[in-house]
Amino acid sequence: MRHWLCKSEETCYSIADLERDGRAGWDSVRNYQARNFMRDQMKVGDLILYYHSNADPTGVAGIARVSKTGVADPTQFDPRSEFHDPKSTKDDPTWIMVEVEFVERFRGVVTLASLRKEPSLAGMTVLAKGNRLSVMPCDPDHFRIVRAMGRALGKR
DNA sequence: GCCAACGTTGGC
DNA sequence: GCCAACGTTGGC
Repeated sequence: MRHWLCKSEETCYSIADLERDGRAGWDSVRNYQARNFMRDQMKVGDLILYYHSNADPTGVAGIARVSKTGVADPTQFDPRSEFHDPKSTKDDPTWIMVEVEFVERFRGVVTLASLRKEPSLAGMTVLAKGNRLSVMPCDPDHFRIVRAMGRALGKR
């Protein structure tokens, strides 16, 4: 089983939204590297650190799990969507996503600052300078450390 | 709002 | 294939 870190803008779709909905398509990703991770490497059951970007504070807010793979992102076919891709066809869709399900929500947020302060997380992909990927692999040890930090904040 | 860093586009 | 210009991400 692989581990991942996925970013979502908190105001766009937060861990609280996922908790409410139970599951959601990880749609609107328009970066080939992120798409390739979802399309080629994610498996049902993989665990995801749910990261809030553009948030106050920014950081890991909970855990999700891959519940379905190989789903065509519906926004690519919607002419009214800002993520509409007129070059993509239903027979051969460009943007393949996964569906994720809610696992747990931390009482607070494991902030980016606290991730940077933790020596055992040195080398974590999300901390790399200039990293703008919204979907990236996460070392299993790093995953467990961050989850423990989150749970130490108390559980809802 | 600023800006660093990176991805994409398109001219050549 | 190179690279400049532009757009986007995302922290601050």
